[in-house]
Amino acid sequence: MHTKVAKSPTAAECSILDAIWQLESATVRQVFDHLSSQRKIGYTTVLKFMQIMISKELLVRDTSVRPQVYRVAKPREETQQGMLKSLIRQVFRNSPGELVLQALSLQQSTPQQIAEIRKRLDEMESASHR
Amino acid sequence: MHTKVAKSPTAAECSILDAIWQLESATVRQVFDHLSSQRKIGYTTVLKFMQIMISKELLVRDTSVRPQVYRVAKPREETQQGMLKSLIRQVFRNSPGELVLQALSLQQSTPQQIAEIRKRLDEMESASHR
DNA sequence: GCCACTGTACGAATCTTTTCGTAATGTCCT
DNA sequence: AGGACATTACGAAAAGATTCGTACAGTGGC
Repeated sequence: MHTKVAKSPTAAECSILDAIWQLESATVRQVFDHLSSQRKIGYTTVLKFMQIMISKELLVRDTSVRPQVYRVAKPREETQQGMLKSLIRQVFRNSPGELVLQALSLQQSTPQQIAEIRKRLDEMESASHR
Repeated sequence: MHTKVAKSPTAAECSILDAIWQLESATVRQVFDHLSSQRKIGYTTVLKFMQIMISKELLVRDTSVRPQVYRVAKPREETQQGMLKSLIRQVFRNSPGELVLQALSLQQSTPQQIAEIRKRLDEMESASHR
């Protein structure tokens, strides 16, 4: 009795999640405007995706206001980590460390992020020592 | 003229890549045996995928031997990094550092890998200092 | 209350991915 | 050479993702 292995959202769904992550909460029109600035897409296409995502429980909405306001059903980090888990299982032999090393070799992290990564590593090690 | 942004392989294609990554090179039957141990799947299904992957240039094969021997068209790391780039663009606001931090919070890396990650961070910093 | 306009629901077309049956071809043993 | 068995090609069904047209419903101004 568990929600088997969560499947990652599709590409279109990701683009909508990304929009709502930025807007915190959003109407269909807001998401449409956001996506329109990136690529050609129809208003009802966006609406349809968002309705599908309601049925998949990726989004929730408030139907008591007009226009309806949508929010993500799970926190961003949880979704991101779910997708990472999928990817790690699928193509990184179940080794998060492998993925991290490959990601680092993309060479695009800022010094701040590098510092933060170090800090995280320290925390992980001190946690495992006790 | 170039192959715009490379699309990531599908889930089924990933499972085949994973098999061939482990086997170095493989016949359809070897890949079939490998995948069969993980889930129910038909022999010709695997064959069909591998043929499709030939046409997508994800795989290459030697048709002069029998049975034909398949290999990946690109090194594993390149494919992995391509997929990471997609994911980073799609759901990590184009920030590899964000992805790394999320991956680290999955808490499953070995001490060896943590050490290696540190080493990689050092290399990155010393490279940027000159 | 009516009309124009915005928003929502629905259904269907199209495209991609996944799956496999069937037919054709090749290999090897006797 | 013939037949059994393995391998490969082909085609098409089924399932899923993407896209949008059209029709229906709600809202605000006059």
